[in-house]
Amino acid sequence: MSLDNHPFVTRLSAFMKMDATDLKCLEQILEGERLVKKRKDLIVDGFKYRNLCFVKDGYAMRYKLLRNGKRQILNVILPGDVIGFTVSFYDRSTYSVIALSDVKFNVCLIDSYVQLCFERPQFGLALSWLAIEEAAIYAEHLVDIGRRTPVERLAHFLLETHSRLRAVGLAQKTSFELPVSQEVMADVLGLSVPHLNRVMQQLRKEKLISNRARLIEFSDVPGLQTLAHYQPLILAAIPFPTRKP
Amino acid sequence: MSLDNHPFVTRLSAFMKMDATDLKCLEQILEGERLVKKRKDLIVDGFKYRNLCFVKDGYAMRYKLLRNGKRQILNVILPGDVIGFTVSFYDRSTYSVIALSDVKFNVCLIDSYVQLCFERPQFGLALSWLAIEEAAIYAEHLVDIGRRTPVERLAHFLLETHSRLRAVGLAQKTSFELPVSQEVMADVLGLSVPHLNRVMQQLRKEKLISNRARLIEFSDVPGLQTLAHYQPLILAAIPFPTRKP
DNA sequence: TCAAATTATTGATTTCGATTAATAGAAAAG
DNA sequence: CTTTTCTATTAATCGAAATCAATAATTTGA
Repeated sequence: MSLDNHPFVTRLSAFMKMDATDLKCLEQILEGERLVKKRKDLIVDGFKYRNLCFVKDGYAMRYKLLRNGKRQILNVILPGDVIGFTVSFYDRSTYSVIALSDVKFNVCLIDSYVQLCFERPQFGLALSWLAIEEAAIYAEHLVDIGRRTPVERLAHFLLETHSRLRAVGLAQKTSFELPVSQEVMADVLGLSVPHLNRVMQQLRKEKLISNRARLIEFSDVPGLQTLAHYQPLILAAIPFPTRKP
Repeated sequence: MSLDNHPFVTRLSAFMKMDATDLKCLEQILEGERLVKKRKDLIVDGFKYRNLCFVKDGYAMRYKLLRNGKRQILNVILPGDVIGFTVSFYDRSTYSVIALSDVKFNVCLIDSYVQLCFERPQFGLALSWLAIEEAAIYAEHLVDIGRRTPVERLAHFLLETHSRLRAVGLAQKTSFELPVSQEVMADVLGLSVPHLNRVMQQLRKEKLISNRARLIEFSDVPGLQTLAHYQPLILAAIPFPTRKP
């Protein structure tokens, strides 16, 4: 199996230089490509999982369903994302993951990955980085839902999604294909669907975005960023020691 | 400098066995103890930091202030927690950290820690675990604020805080000293102070908790857990390869 | 030990966004 | 191609929690 053009590699390269050996080692622990169809589960709340899924193509979401029927979407999963590391470190999953479109991904056992970390410690740091980025995104999301107004939230979500898609080459400079329905966005942002719809109209009316169908075009990026209190995440240079033989 | 009885070691031991050499290596990269007084900043939004702080004693919080004067508290930092790994991987901090009481901690440079990961790869996995746990806590917090009712939120916060304190030996079986004021709790849970106060009274009225001053006593743990949809996080056993010479 | 500051509690009013419901439009499936 | 199912949009009502405003209780520290 080959990792050429895999969005995960694109994404990870921003964090660390990967040489041919790194790539080969990673390839060796990966199984062939798997496919999960739209609306099928990848992970079910309460069950055990012990592998990492490197998303190659398609969209999914992490969510949690409460007894009262409400759900909170934790985040939208895009190509280049990794599913399963949280679950793998705990006994059971505390949330579910469902495919929003057909999703292609490569799987490896967590045990193999841990083994790899001992052979090539940079992969341990890579995993840390993935988890840290996830935590950072959750933290912003928390601020969104807790204290930002609905318009601010939506603006923030659009900017962040654009930036994440951009990191794997799936967005243009000021436009992108929105990977989700308004129902999903509402549950990401903790709003009702009708209200989300109104807020969307508000952004259009204020000439900050325009959209036909799911193509979003930013008409005023600085305006949007100010409204959303958006601070892009910029990676620091981590000083990797010189490689051992 | 010695790590005996350091709550971080207590906490990390639940994730991985640490032998004498592990401890010694960690001690070697740590500076002596530092102290930050109550209400002083540990990290300021927008600035650079390149070290890890292992909290030995005292409480702090991560928070973000918005232009409109509102703040969202991301989480409360307890003894045994590590501050600064998110910041260290990014160019600048996207949130602030302030001491809620006098805080004692040990510092090491992120560069030294990265170096350590290359010598002893288990420390890379330990960092992954810290970040994964932080992400998992944020995820639950997100569900709290997004979709749980105020009573459920408060119940969840109390259970989680108790469990975290318990992990470092700072709580009794069904009671603990609440490390924060109602104002802080309100900003953790995205509520107003008066409303939080009412919700607190509701928990007392329903005989789920009792409290004098800041001593919380759980009167009905199963009841609280059900109300909060609380699922404790249980660590999986990670299969560390046999140690190299 | 007492004044100042912080924290907790209570009440009255108002507002934002949920809820419910209905319709229009688009996309998928047979 | 057409039926069915999703998705987006609009409107009217209602309720939960914010806001504003005081006051009581507790800590802190001078």
